[in-house]
Amino acid sequence: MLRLFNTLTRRLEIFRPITPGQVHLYVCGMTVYDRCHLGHGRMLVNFDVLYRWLTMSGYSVTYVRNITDIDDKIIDRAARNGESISALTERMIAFMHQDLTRLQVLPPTHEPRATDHVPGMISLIEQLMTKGLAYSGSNGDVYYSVRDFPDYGKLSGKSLEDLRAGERVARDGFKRDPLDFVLWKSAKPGEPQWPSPWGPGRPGWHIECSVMSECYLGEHFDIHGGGHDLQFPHHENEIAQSEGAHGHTFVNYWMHNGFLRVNDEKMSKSLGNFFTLDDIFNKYHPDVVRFFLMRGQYRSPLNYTDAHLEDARQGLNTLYTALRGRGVSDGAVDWEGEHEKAFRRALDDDLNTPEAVAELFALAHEVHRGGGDASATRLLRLARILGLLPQDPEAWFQEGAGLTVDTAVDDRERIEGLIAQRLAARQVRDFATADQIRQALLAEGVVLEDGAGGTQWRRT
RNA sequence: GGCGCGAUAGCAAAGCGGUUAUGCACUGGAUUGCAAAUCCAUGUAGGUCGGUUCGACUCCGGCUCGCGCCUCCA
Repeated sequence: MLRLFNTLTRRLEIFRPITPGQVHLYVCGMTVYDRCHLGHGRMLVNFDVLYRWLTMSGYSVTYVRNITDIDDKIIDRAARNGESISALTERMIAFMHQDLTRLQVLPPTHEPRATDHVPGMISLIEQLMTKGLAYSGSNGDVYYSVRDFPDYGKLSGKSLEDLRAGERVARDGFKRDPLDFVLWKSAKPGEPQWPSPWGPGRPGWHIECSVMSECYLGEHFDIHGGGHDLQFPHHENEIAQSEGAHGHTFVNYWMHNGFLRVNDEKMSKSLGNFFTLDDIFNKYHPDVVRFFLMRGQYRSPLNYTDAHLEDARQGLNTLYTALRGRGVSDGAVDWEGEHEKAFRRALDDDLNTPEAVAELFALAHEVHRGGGDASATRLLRLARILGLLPQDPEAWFQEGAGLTVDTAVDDRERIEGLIAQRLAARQVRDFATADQIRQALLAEGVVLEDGAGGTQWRRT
């Protein structure tokens, strides 16, 4: 029985879908003005684990992860780059898909783009106008009137008074309340624009998620997720829009993943600690990054350092080692097994991936203690539920063991040539020469392993 | 200022009111021509002060420290 922490109630709750056997899941995806960074990666991997686990648990899941391809930052960036908005967004979307593929993140059922849903947004804003929850300012922008939505603040646990006390909200002369937010922005010269009842313009930030979720999942659905920072104002505003317009509950379970930190500091461009996934993949294999992300519970802050990634790499190598030379097959999990039960219990407990991973290590241990191929197969099948251990183990170790290295073809031939030389030396018991070759290869990160079936090699 | 979260062994990170988490690193032994991998053995951790309890890392409260949101942000 799956339990999830619901941000709305701040409690662990038993998950009960609206329609038995079906889950409607929406996650706020990327605003595509730049490459994905590790924080995005964390969010995308976390909800990928949720998607996989729901599916594995027997639910038919409709997973929608949107792309926001129109907003201030996109317009600014395109202008600064001297390129069109669509050129920028198409490029970033292609990069994103590449990053996601490398991270073993499955594609969602639907990946709608905001610019394909502008008419729906206009329609929703009209409904809000009709209900007296929206108004147009004298500047042509349309605003949401937060004071007219009594539940405003229920997700973030804030009252309007608390929010006003922060005094961090810029006042402008067009809003009735400084906390009102923009639903529709009137067009400025040179900006993309769509016709609307309020004149040409473009949507505000939050409206696209209310509209796209409704389009694919309905007015009321099961789970809505995103990064912790989206709790307020983005998700709060989505609730105001959707529940304000429809007059009933929008989402049953809200899930938010914790932030990623870098060297114990918030990741930010000004601190210069901003890593794109691509940067990291130049050093570590994406599987290592995915494994690293799953060693922490998704709601906790996670600190990135090179040392932590190196730890993760070594741990992952332990798992891959257990698969080396084993006859394994992918396939259905036998959930009667002790480790399988513990694994399920862990994930059912608000996606406790660290505990699930511990079961992977337990099985790896079992492989070496007589469990052999059977235990290795069990390990592989559980790992693959999490999107782990997708590679052939021998290839994994020869291609860098989690480090990104140049693997030129002649490099392999050279290594195997040296191994042959060493074998010849060993056969005449010239161990001095044999050890010299071993040391020389070790110095460049290649370990030789003498076994019953001959000498194998791997990178460290 | 408002709201919220956290503090676990060298590092990372879980569960749990009384029994070994787990991983990485380290140490000793086995194994090996030497190694690697693996196996065996080895860690009296739970910020601090108090309370509840037969018993608390685990529940409650104070304190200290760290962090997040309140503005664009996954």
